Amino acid sequence: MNASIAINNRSDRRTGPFSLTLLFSNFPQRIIKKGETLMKNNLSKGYIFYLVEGIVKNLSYHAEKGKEVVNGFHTKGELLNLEVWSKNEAIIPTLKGSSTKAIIKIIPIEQFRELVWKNQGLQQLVFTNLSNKISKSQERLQRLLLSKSSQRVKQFLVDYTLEIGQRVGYEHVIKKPFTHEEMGSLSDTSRQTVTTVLNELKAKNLIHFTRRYILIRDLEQLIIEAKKS
DNA sequence: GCATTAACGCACG
DNA sequence: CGTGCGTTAATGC
Repeated sequence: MNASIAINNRSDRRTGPFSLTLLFSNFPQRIIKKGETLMKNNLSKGYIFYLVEGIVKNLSYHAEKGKEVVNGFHTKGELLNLEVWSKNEAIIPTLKGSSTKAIIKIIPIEQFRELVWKNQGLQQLVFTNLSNKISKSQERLQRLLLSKSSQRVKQFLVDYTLEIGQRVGYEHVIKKPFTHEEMGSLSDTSRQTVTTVLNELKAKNLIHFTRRYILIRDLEQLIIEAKKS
């Protein structure tokens, strides 16, 4: 989101101008398209990634079902693979491109550590990233324990809109959205439930959608709806 | 009731 | 023309 902007503002006062683009400019970057994997698991152990642009899916393999499930997604300004900071044999989720092209800086973990020691702005970014990830997973866990599935879908849709939706007048639009199946695993429910909940919301005229986009007509009302029991 | 899975038909992209 | 979606029936808690 605008984490990087917040960082810039804060570090401007104390340590002078801080630009991530500049800081990471000498590291190689990769462009990944929709569905493309960033790096093989055993390789990605050695790196931290910085998402310059686009959206990346975070997937892990569900052995019983024999398929990939979506754990979450990342947006512009996020640091990915931070797990490798503390674990050198972590089970690292696969990172795949989603919707549009994603631009990713590739930073070897040892060089990343050095940069963090020296650079206050980067420290801010790391802490912001970490605390965001922690609250996200806590919220998701709470939701799973306390809400019924239809609420979870609605709440997911709210978060999804706030994170990647674009404002269009009083409405919001999500272009090239996740499939119902993906939204299902993101809100811990089945694909069919997502379909029916979305169609309910469509009938209430709170949203409209096709396979290409989701239009949120009334975000305020959707937020209220997500809290109903 | 609330939710999940299987299954099938259908049509969007 | 494939896979993503809409629906319904069967099953479990």
